[in-house]
Amino acid sequence: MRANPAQLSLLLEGDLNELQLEIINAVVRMAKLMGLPKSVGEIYGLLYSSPEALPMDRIIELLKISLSSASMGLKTLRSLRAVKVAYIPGERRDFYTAEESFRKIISNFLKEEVSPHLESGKERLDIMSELLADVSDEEKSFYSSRVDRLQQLSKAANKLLPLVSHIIKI
Amino acid sequence: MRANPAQLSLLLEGDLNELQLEIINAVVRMAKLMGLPKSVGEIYGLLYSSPEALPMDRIIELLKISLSSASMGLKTLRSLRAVKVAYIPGERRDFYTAEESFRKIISNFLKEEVSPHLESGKERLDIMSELLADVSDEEKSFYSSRVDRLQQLSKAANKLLPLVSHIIKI
DNA sequence: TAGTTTCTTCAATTATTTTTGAAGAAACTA
DNA sequence: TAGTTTCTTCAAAAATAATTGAAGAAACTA
Repeated sequence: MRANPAQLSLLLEGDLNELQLEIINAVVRMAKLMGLPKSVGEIYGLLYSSPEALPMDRIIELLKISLSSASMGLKTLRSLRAVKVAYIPGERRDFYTAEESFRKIISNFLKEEVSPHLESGKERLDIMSELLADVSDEEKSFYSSRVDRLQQLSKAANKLLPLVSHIIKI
Repeated sequence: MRANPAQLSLLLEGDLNELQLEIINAVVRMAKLMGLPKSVGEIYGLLYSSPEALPMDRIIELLKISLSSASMGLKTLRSLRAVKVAYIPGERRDFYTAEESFRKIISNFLKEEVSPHLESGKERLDIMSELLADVSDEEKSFYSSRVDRLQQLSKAANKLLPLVSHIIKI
């Protein structure tokens, strides 16, 4: 349902407009899909849907979240380089804008949140190869094929990661 | 650390061997990455690392999980077609084996767990396009470009899904 | 330097998800 | 048909993750 004119003028006084709410909602869902908390999605969504840079107290006000949520959420977003800090003369507060390149954000996410898992997976596969030596002859071929398949999966995952960034052209 | 001979003989009496434990561990991590509960990863990992089909009571015994966890975990795995039910003459219980094709499992997972999100995302993008009409002229170009980028991201995601299955050759 | 603003950190609360126990349904068996 | 085995379901308990409040650090300001 659309906002009527009376609601709209209210919204313009400082709250979020309907389109912003819709964008934030969409971003929250994507964040969830990536295993990120709702608050992180909300903050990025808000910044992404804001024409001007916002300080933390404004984020708190607009999203109705606590100061600590905002601070921790922004910390996560900074670590993913999903937000940029704007310089505003005569301002003490940090003002944030959204990094608009999804490709950058997602490739940072993959590098920092996914790759480490794949790396430790490779180490585990090496351990499995060693353990194959202890397996009895009649079971050897079964276990070898299992470990082999896991290794192929690991390689496929490693090929996939750069492709993901490559396919996102924005 | 490797099991010493005394431990090994114990393991052979009916417990899991070290290689199986390692495989289960690896699968549990992958499952987590896909947002699946630990028990689901454990059950698939056990079946994947078992040379013969296993009934539910054996799964419970080996993994030390409750009957209901096992039942629900197998339900999830069946819905992803990640397990197959073996027919064993004269057996009342269902015996399970792991679907060994990761490509099949992952493509089912994407179809059932990821695609619906992308579809509902498309609908939300349509709503955003409509809401653009309500935006004032000076803000129109900003919001248009934001919605446009989200649309491009949605398209990229839709291109990516089939690629994922394609790159996993096993 | 004392006070203010802005922000961070972390223990405690709250919310969410996973696992379990218990009740019972379905299918077989004596 | 009464009893047994096998399995499912779902409310309750346990575990895990997210959010908050409170304490205080850092950087500025009068």
